[in-house]
Amino acid sequence: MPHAAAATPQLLRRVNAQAVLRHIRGAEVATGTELMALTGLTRASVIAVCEDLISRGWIVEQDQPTDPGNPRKGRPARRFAFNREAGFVLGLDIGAATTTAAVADLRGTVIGRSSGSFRAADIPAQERIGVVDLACRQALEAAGADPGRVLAVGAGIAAPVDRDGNVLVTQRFWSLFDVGLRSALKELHGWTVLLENDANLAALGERWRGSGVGVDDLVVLLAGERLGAGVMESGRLLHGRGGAAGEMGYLDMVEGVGSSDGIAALVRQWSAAGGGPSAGGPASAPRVFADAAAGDAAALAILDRISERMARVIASIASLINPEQVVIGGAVAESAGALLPGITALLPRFTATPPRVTVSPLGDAIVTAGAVRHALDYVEAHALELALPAPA
Amino acid sequence: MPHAAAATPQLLRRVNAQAVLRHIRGAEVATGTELMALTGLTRASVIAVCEDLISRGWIVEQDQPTDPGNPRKGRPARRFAFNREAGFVLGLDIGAATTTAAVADLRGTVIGRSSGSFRAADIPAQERIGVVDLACRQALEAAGADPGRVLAVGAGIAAPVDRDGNVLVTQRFWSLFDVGLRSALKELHGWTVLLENDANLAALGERWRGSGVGVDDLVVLLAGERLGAGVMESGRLLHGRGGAAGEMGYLDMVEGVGSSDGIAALVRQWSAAGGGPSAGGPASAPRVFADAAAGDAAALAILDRISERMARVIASIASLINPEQVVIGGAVAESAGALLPGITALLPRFTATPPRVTVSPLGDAIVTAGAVRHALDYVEAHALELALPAPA
DNA sequence: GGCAATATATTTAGCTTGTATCTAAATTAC
DNA sequence: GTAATTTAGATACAAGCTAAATATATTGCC
Repeated sequence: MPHAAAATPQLLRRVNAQAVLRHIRGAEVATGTELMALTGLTRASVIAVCEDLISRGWIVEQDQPTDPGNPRKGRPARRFAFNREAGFVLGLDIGAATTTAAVADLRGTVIGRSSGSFRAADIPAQERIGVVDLACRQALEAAGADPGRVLAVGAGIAAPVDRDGNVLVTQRFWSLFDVGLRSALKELHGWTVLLENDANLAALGERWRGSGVGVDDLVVLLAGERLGAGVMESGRLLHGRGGAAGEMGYLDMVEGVGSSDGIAALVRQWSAAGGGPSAGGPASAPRVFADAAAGDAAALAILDRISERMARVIASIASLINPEQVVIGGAVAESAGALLPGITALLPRFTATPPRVTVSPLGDAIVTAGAVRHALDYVEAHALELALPAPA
Repeated sequence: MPHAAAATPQLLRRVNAQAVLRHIRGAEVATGTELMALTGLTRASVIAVCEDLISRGWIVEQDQPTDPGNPRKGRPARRFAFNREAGFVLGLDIGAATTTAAVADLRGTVIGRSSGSFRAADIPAQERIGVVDLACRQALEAAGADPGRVLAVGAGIAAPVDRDGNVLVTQRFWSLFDVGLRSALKELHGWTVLLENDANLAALGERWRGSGVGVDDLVVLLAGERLGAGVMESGRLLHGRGGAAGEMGYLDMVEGVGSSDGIAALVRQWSAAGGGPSAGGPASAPRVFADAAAGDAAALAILDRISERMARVIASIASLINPEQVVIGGAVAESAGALLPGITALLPRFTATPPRVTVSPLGDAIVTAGAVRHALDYVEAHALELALPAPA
C-alpha cells in the first residue's frame, strides 16, 4: 500500500454523481424530486450534480412534454435523461475461425453488427488483427457511429484470461494475439480493450439479457467443441489465480469419461458407428437430435449419454459453487432444449443442491452480448474519469 | 433501492478514519507523519482523525519511549497505538460432538480457550446452547475478559450457511440450533453471533495464520468423516445461492467412487478386510499411516487409493475454480503430509492448472482460528458504528 | 548554557460539498 | 384573476479537507 488515496471532498461528488447517473441511466427520464427521494440528497445537491453531469455530456435536459392529457400541478420539473449517445461500446466475439463485432449505444442497444472469417488457423497475428479491425469498422459504419466515440471494447476469446485482462501465458497462440490486439486497437483508434474469457462473457450476457436475469449465482456452460463455464457468484465473475476458472476441458479425466471435448466426441462416435437415418453426412449435434426425434434408437441412446454427462458436470459444479441456475449455451444450445427434462431428472441423484437448468435464448449473440455488457460495466464504473469526445 | 444513503461530508471522516485505523492496527505504533504518507491526508486531518479515534476508544496515545540509544532529531512525534484491548472477540467451533470457544483480543491473539462435549447427539437445543455458552464463559474467564466487552462472535458449524448467516433450511437439526444459538447468545450477553460454515472458516484461518497466508485464491479441504471445502476467490469466501458451495459430500457420486465419506470409508474398508500389522483396533487414519510406514502392502495400497482420490477431488476444484493453493486440513491433516508427494505427482494428469497443495499447520485450531478472524473482520468493518463499552 | 537545525504540532484562512430554510417562479384548478 | 401546488434558486451555515504560516520540543554543536 504505497498511497491509499485520501478521501477528499471531491469524493463525495463522485459518489453522488455515480448514484444519480446510475438511476438516470435506468429510468426513461428523471426529475429532481425523484432523484432526491432516491439518493437522499437535497434538491440543491441533486441539481448541482445534474448540472455537473450535463456539462460532462452524460445526461441531457429534455424539453417539457406537450401535455399528453395528464396535467401535473405545480411548476414543471426539469427533466433529465441519460444521453445514450454520449458514446458507444464495441463487443467482440473472437473465435478460432470467425469473429463478430457488435456496436451498442450506452443503454446497450445493439445498432450495428458485422462478422469476418480468418483465412486459416495459422495466419500471422497481424492478419488476424486486420480481420478483427475490419469487422469493428464495418459494424461502426453500419451503426453510423464515429470510431472516435467508442468508449470501451469488450472482447471475448476462447482462452483463460485473468482478472487484469492478461491471457494465460501457457497458451502461446492466444498470448501473442492478446498483446497484438490490445496494443493494435489502442494505436489504431485509441480504444481501451477489455479482454475476457468467452464463457465468462456468456455469463455476463445471460445475466443481462438471457435466461438468468437477476440471478446472482449463475453458471453458464458454453458447450460446443470445447466446454467452458462462466461462473458468477454473488454477482461477480470468478477468475481464479490465472483466469482458468471454468476451464473444464480436463474435467472429463476426473470423471473418467475420456476424451476432452465431451458432447462433440460423443456425436462423432455415434457418427463413426454408422449414425442414424441421416447417416453419411458430417457428424453434427442437430443430426443426432433429428434422428432421435424420428425415433432412432442409437440416437436416443446417445442423447441419454449426453444427458447423463451434462448432469454429472452440472452436479459437480453444484457441489462446489451451489449456483441458483445453470444455463446451457453455445453451439449445442439450440438443440439442448430436448435434453433439459432428462438432465433435470438426473440431477438430484448427483447433488444435494440441484440448480435450475435452462437453455440460453441468446444463440450466436451470447458472447457479443456479454462483451457489450462487459464494456458497459467498464464505462459505467469509470464514467466520471472518461472524457467524452464531442459528438460529430 | 429505497434510499441509497447519500454521501455526506461525514462519509469522508468515516473513510479516512477506517484507513487510519487499519494502518494503526497493523503497525506496532504509528506517528502522524507515517499516517500522512500512508493515507495522503495532511497532518491536520490525520491528527483530527486520531483524536476522534482516541475519543472513541479505538486507539491510545503512548508516552514517549525512554530513548533507547537511538536519538531522533526534532520535536518528538505523538505515538498512536491500536488499543488491542478495546474489546474482545469469540471464535467458536461447534461440532457434532464437541464445541470449542476461543477468546482473542482485537489483534487476534488468543488469550483464552475452553471446550465442552455434548452428552449425546440428540439432546435438546436448549442443552446444546448451554454447553456452548458454558465454553464461552469459561474461555472468557480464563482470559480475564469481561463478557460485556465481547464485540462479536464468529461461529463455525458443519452445515451450509448462506451469506446472511442463515442455515440452509433443508437441514432441520442445524436450522433449529441456529435460531436458538443466535438469539440465545444475543439475549444472554448481547453478543452479535456470525454463523459460518466450518470449512469456510477454516479457509479464513488458513489464509490468516496457516499455510495460505496472502493467497487470494485459496481452497481449504476440511477432511475427516465429512468432506467440506472452503473456497476463497480473489480474497472473498464463496457461498453460492444457499451457502452450500463446497459441500462436496455428493461429489463422490459424480466421480463414481461410491460412499460419501471418502477417506474414512476407505480406512474402514481396509480395517474390515483385516488391516495391517496393527489389525484388531478400531479403524483409524493414523493406523493406516503407521502400517504403511512399516511397509505393509495393504496399507500402502490404501494410501495410493486415497492419494488418487484426493488428487481427483483437487483436480476437479482446480478446473472449476483455479485456485493458487489447496490446503488439506481437518482430522486427516496430521497424517496427510505423507500423501503430498503422491497427490502432487498425480495432479497434472487430471488438470491443466494444478494448484500448490499443502497441509494445514493449524491442527485442531483451524476452525476457531477462522472463527476469530471472521469476528475480527466484522469488528473491523463496523468499527466506527460499534460503541465500545467502557473498560472494566 | 545558548543557538541553529530539525521534525512535529497547532492555528488560521479558504475550498468543496453538503444541509436547511426562505423566497421566487411556473403551472393547474376554481 | 387568484389560490394552491410543485419545483427552482438563493442565502446562510456546517463538516471536512488543504495549504501556509506559526509555535513547540528535541538534538547537536559551539
